[in-house]
Amino acid sequence: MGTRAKPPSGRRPRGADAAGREHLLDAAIALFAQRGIANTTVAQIAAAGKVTSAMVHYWFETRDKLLDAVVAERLAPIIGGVWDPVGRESGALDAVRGLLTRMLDVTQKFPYVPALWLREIVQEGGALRERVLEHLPRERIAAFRRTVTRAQARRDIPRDISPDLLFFSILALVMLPQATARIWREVNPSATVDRAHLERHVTALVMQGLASESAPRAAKPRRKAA
Amino acid sequence: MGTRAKPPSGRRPRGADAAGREHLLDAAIALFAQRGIANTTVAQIAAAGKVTSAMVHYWFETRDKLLDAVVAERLAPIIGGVWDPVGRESGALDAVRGLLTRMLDVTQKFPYVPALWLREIVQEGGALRERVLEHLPRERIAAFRRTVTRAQARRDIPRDISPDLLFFSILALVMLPQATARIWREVNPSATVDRAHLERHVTALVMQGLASESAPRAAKPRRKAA
Amino acid sequence: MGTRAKPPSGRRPRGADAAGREHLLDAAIALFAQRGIANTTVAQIAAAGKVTSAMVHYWFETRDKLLDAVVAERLAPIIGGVWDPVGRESGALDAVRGLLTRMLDVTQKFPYVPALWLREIVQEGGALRERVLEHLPRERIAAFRRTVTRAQARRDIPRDISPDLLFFSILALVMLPQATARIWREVNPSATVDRAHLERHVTALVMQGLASESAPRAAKPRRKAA
Amino acid sequence: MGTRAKPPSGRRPRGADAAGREHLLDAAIALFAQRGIANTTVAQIAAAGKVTSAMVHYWFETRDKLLDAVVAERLAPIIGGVWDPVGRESGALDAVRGLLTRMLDVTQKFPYVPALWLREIVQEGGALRERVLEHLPRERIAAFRRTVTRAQARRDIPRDISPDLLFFSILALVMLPQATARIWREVNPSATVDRAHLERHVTALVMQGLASESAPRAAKPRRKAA
DNA sequence: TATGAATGAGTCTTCATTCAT
DNA sequence: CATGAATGAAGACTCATTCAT
Repeated sequence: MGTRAKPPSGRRPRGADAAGREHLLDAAIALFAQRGIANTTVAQIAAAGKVTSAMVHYWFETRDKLLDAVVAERLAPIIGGVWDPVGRESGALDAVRGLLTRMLDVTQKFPYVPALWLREIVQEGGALRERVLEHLPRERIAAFRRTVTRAQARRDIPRDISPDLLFFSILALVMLPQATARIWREVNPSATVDRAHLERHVTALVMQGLASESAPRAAKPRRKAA
Repeated sequence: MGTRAKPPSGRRPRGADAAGREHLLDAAIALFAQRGIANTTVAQIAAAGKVTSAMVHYWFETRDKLLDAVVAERLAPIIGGVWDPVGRESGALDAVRGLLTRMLDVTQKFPYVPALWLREIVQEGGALRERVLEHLPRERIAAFRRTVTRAQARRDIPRDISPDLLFFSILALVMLPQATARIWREVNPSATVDRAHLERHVTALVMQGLASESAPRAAKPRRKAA
Repeated sequence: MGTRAKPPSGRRPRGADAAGREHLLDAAIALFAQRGIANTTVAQIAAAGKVTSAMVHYWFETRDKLLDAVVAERLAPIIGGVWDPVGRESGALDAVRGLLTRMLDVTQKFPYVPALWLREIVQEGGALRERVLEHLPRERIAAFRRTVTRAQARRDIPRDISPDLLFFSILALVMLPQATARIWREVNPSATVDRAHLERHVTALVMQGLASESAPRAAKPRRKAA
Repeated sequence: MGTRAKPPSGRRPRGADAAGREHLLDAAIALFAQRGIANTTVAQIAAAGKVTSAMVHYWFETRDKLLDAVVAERLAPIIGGVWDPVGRESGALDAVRGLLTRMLDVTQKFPYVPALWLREIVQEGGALRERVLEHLPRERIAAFRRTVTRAQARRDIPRDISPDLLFFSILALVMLPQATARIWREVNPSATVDRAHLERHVTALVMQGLASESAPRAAKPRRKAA
């Protein structure tokens, strides 16, 4: 039932009767991805969830705590899903390919992720930034960086590639086209950003881009010669 | 008062000799890039420009027309600078490298560009989107696409690369790390996103990524073999 | 926030059972009649209704839609009440006398009518003008004009009387003294503009004024006899 | 030149060089009559006079003092012109006819008078009300009332006519149709409110309306013969 | 005289939040 | 759980007014 105590304590109901809560969370996330958080009012969320805005406050107490819930209950698990396996992948290229695949999986399963990521997490002043930072698996990220660095030392990966930037580059290549599909189509109506197309393109660019120069036949020498 | 109609003619201040105007425009753009447009009040812009919010309305009449001015007077020239030379570059790789360089130049010279681009142009519902779309050199963009497609036909570029996505990938690789430098540093304090570092990384990734498999020594075969 | 779009659907409160709404409408009309619409702020209306100005927007959404409501829910019925019987009155003098009586009735029952009429409907730029014009029973008005014209043809009414102006003259004689009672009293403190006094004066002026010069026995004697 | 002293003293310039002042006064009055005082901004007046709003303040110091000037320099003389001769007219009917004629003269010569009178003087809360009250020739008005009362005692005028209301009735019949000509035409496009038409109608209504029941033969025929 | 730049106060409007029912 | 009514705190925009030049 949820005790109806005054604000600061837990008036939030728990348990299985909280179906409306999940529903509202979905509605909120969809709107946040679509219109941006600052641009979405509680009333809009309520309307999208077919309730009154008073109900949104009943379930989440505060617009701010609703954002907490979005991160804790939706984004954190997704982030975990992407990074958790990183420790178990040995080779750098395998790790890269794994991240790539899982990111594409995630964005396919939760289409709101790219927009939300771009809008509210990654950018300065993004409304979810602080909240998400706490959930980032910094150790896993550092591990990935170390893996890349080691591969570079072995000349498996070109030395101009920055281990610091690599993950972000992958993120950018996967997320940005999806977060911006609409404008994309407006500029070039024939373009499609379906998963297959995107995966093929990004994989080609990244995996080829990481192909070592020292490996028997590398592209770099040609570029140098030019 | 309320139903008061607008003054018939315009009390709008004249041309470009107005110093305060430019000053306010700068202040506004900086805030827009930092906090997002929806999240920036006229009063904040005014404060940043050391005037009252009434002055912002004096110079720009409307928050909306201020956005017009941002696009027309700041962004449009920048976009032109990036795309204008595209017609004169013959080879696909030259065109790519040219775009890359000019984008890096622009973001170095106008540090607000990456954040603004990401936040307000490229995303759905971005406040400058419609306005910027009118200034996009669609013909140049299409020409670039055709150049890539031709290069692909000649096997100068791997066929998995999508000519539709390529420009956006470059944009993503250049812009996103810069737009998100802060979070970047928070996750990995040792990382730097200075121009040299970024240029080296992105150039390596892209130019190597575009190195043809058919070209005498291509990485692809090796990767396929692996 | 600023560029925030309106909530997609309506949070507008439902039907006519709303008590506060009627209350506010009364408060608004009283102020409009007293101070003029352009000179009445939403906050003043709210204060008169013992609520905050946010509540005025809750009930009416917009200052403008509040004006719509004033016309649709208050003035339109009154106008109907004055004009509806016109079709059923045969003689011109009967019609005139009927209008006169009903106007006096209406202004007695709704004391705000004269001021509102004068201020906001009849004058150029009056805030309710356009809105009220749509509710005017033009056909009834034209019918009245035709009735007068026919009576003139029969010499029942002096030919110098303008059928076009007659209704407006009646309106002026009834409304203006009531709309301006206060200044009236200031100039001549002994003057009263109570209904009996006004009715006697206006009836005398108009009915005698319309008494035909050609008609052997003017209406006056008859009225005297009564 | 006009000394440029601080506000409360006389910074207002005088003399023949003050051409712009008169010009502005005209522009202001025209706007006031057209749009209402509360609805007219200083900037609009300035624009209508082809100057900046700072100039309006230069000439009039304050919006409020501009209203003072409108009354003192434009309306007061007009009021005088209408009432001054009243003392010299002996008979009540002569006095009525005189007022009627002079009012029509005045409204013809200064077309802004009817609207301004209705809007800003006669109505409660009218912006010029207090100011004009000070200029009203109360003694003349009282004298007119006494004349009518005496005529009534002599049975020259019907006893149902109210001496208190008569002047206001005349005012209403002359002013209101002219102040509201526009709406008038909208309701009945064939109606004209030119002076001849109006004068004929109002004179007929009033002079016939005042024709005594006791007087064997109404005034009308006599007037026609004259 | 004349004006461009500047401002403080006020107006409409929106919104998160509360609360009695 | 659920809602209608209510509010205080902003936010965009307007306007009379001032002042240095």
